[in-house]
Amino acid sequence: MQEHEIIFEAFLEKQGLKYTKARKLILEIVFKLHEHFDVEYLYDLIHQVSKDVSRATVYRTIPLMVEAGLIQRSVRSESRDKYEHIYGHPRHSHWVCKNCGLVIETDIQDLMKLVQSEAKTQNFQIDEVNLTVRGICWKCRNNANESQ
Amino acid sequence: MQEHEIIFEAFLEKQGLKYTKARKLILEIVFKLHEHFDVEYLYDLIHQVSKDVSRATVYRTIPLMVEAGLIQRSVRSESRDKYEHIYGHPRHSHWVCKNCGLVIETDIQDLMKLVQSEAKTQNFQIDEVNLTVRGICWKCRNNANESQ
DNA sequence: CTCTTATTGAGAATGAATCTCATTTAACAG
DNA sequence: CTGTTAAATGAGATTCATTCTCAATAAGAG
Ligand SMILES: [Mn+2]
Ligand SMILES: [Mn+2]
Ligand SMILES: [Zn+2]
Ligand SMILES: [Zn+2]
Repeated sequence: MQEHEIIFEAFLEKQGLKYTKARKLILEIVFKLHEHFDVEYLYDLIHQVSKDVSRATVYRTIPLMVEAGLIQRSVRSESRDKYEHIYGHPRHSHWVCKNCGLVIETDIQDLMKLVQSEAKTQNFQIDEVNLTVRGICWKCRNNANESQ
Repeated sequence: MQEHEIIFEAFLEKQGLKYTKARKLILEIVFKLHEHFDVEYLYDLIHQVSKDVSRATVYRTIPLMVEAGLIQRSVRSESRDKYEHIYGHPRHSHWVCKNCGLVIETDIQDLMKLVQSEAKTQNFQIDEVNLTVRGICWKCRNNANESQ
């Protein structure tokens, strides 16, 4: 049994919830992914494996995985919420290109120090840190320059 | 004529768009506000002053003000997008309490230095920086402790 | 004024996310 | 096993913020 399964099962147990077939499968597929994903994309993947899991159950399972600390809401794009692993993945920032949609990720070790010291002075319990920068990536900047 | 009007009018001009009655009124009401606002809230305020501005026009004017650098999308809450001034307001982070909904804002001077140096190495043009921290505020933490 | 193009209001359409409810399943005690 | 109880589920309806359509109007240049 993999780490994330142990964590999820323990979480469910503690909440008096059941580690069902559907939840097992959803978790499994989520942890095979290594990109940002939205619910529709996830549902399609799951549906390829089993027709027995409904969209509603996928939607219902996501907040459970979030609460369990396994995934988090990431960049929202094309009007859909997107998610990504946090368990086993270093915290990072997102740099979104408004022009081509590219998403770059960078480490936020240094940032976290600032955030944590601020949290201390405010006595704020941090659950989730989200740094998103929007603008134009180097490629699109170059293209823009060339075409002048 | 106020700064933000000058900026908006110049922006529209440059885009070949017109500084109409409706846009004037929307801008005016937006800059009387000094809180985070969503479209519905803004529309209600506008509607009190004039019945002649439709919801559609409010929705259409917001991205124009964003593009003009006057406002930006802020924290999303209760499923609605929220906005806030950026013109004349220092950049700041948002600390959202998951329990009571409180939003605290803090300065991000130090953070911006990090972000800007990262942008330099990536050759990324920054349009918008969003730092949001979610968790539990000091008040809710105290309440939780007391009730044990 | 006349023309051209942008703008507008009203309401329809879209679509992600949530909800409802009848049915099924998990878990557990006997 | 069997019966009991509460949680979970699928299918589809519903919600509701946002976007779109389109006919009518306004702005602005000449
Ligand atoms: Mn990421
Ligand atoms: Mn703010
Ligand atoms: Zn790009
Ligand atoms: Zn709070």
